[in-house]
Amino acid sequence: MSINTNTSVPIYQQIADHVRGRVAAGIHRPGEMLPSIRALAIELVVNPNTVQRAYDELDWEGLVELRRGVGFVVTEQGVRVARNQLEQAARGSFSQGIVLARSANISEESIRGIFDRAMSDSGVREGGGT
Amino acid sequence: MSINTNTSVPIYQQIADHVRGRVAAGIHRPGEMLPSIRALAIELVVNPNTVQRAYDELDWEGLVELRRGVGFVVTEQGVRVARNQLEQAARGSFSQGIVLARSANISEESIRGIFDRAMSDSGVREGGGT
Amino acid sequence: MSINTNTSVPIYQQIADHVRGRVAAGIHRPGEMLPSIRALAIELVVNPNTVQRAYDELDWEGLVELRRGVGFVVTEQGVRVARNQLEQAARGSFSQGIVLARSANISEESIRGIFDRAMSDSGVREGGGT
Amino acid sequence: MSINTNTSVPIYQQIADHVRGRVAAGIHRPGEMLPSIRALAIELVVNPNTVQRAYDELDWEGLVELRRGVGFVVTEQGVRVARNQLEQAARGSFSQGIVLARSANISEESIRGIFDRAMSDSGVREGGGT
DNA sequence: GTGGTCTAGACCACA
DNA sequence: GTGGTCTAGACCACG
Repeated sequence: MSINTNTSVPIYQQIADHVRGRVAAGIHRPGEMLPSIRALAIELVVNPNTVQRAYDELDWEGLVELRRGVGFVVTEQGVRVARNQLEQAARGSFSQGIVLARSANISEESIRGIFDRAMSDSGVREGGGT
Repeated sequence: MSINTNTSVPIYQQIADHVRGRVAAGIHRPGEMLPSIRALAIELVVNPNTVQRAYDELDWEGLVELRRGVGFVVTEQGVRVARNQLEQAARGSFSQGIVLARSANISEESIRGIFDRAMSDSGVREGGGT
Repeated sequence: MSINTNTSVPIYQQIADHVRGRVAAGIHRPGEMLPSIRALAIELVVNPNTVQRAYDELDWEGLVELRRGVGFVVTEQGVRVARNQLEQAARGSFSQGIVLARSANISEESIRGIFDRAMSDSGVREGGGT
Repeated sequence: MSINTNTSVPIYQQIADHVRGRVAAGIHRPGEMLPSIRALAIELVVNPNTVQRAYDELDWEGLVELRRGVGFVVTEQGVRVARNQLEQAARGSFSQGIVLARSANISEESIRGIFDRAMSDSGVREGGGT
């Protein structure tokens, strides 16, 4: 994972979203421990406080829980919670985009066209190159 | 129009987006003047500085221009600019939502389903457009 | 208000509890603004970050909300929320004490005696002195 | 007994409180030996260091004493000490709850009501005691 | 080893 | 003026 410091999205949010994605995708399973705050802070080259804030958020949401002397572990409900949150977030972004487009009187067809282009663009993965 | 002070979207951006929409939709036509800063500030119950910042942004984008002794008037290119801006913004929102959904390993089909629901929920207002 | 740095209760918790009490008691009414983070930090001689964390907690709980450019204001539901929280917290403390006492096989009457003494002691207010 | 790893109460304290209760209730009598550190650690599925810390605390309090080659045995004064400790702890919890309730301007009557509910909810186990 | 709290101080966005 | 974020670094409690 890599942090983007040129966006307005706070770093702790990027981290939280990243973990949500990994939990929702089954990379971190219930009962498993997340990377320790310090380890992740070193890996991402950010301050431990920043990682902690991200983990705190996931804790409040019930996605993970703190096990004393161990660390943060994914809860049973974590996968469901993560999936829901990401779906809701995605839906919120879509709605926001639709409102913007509609305010310009862009037709439904054109809106779908914009969405389709976004879909195919995001589907591109790097394939190598020089 | 109404301002939402409880969202994370800055007020000045809400105003700017609103004006972009009206220009793109042909409510404000090239050569026509926008509501004066003071008038709009009073109507929206916001600080004039905030309206100023919104208008400044539209000015930088070339959507409107300041005509001395008159006020901000829509430029010739304004409609096109407004449309572009909103389309790009919509596209950005879509991309952001897609990234979130993909991070959770949500299938393309499901993503389209989420989008479709957002489309129908937002409701159709007028026909026309592109 | 005064901060007690000799307890295990975090400073931000003390601050949050203090505000909860003031809201529940009607000192801060719905729609009214809390002391600004910086002002309170200076008054209590703590770091602004610490006050912010307290306010954040109250925000998550729905007791206050952030109004852009203004500050944190008490919500409509704030009074009810604060009262509920404090009542629940009090009840939790009572339950904890009861469990401890019962584990020692202390009779119900004796437990009530302990409680009564705590009640009368807490009722004492300073009355002057040299 | 069962350890709760999700509470803010340290495990070593849960263990110490448990032993205090058993001594105060006469389950462990003066001169009798406590379960060995290793045995209790295995039974509770915790680190032996944690049990050690609990026993140390009881030792400092004079509730038990380490007899070389034997283990921790309850002292003569142990019952009295245990009872005192638990009573003080209970009293502390009560005071804390009362402070919280008073800060919300909850009437003395209501506070007693909250306490009564906590009492009845906690249920009566055995008779006897003081 | 794990996380929790706090400080000092900086920089930014918004109204 | 308001709050939001982040860093560097310290100290503590727990297991």
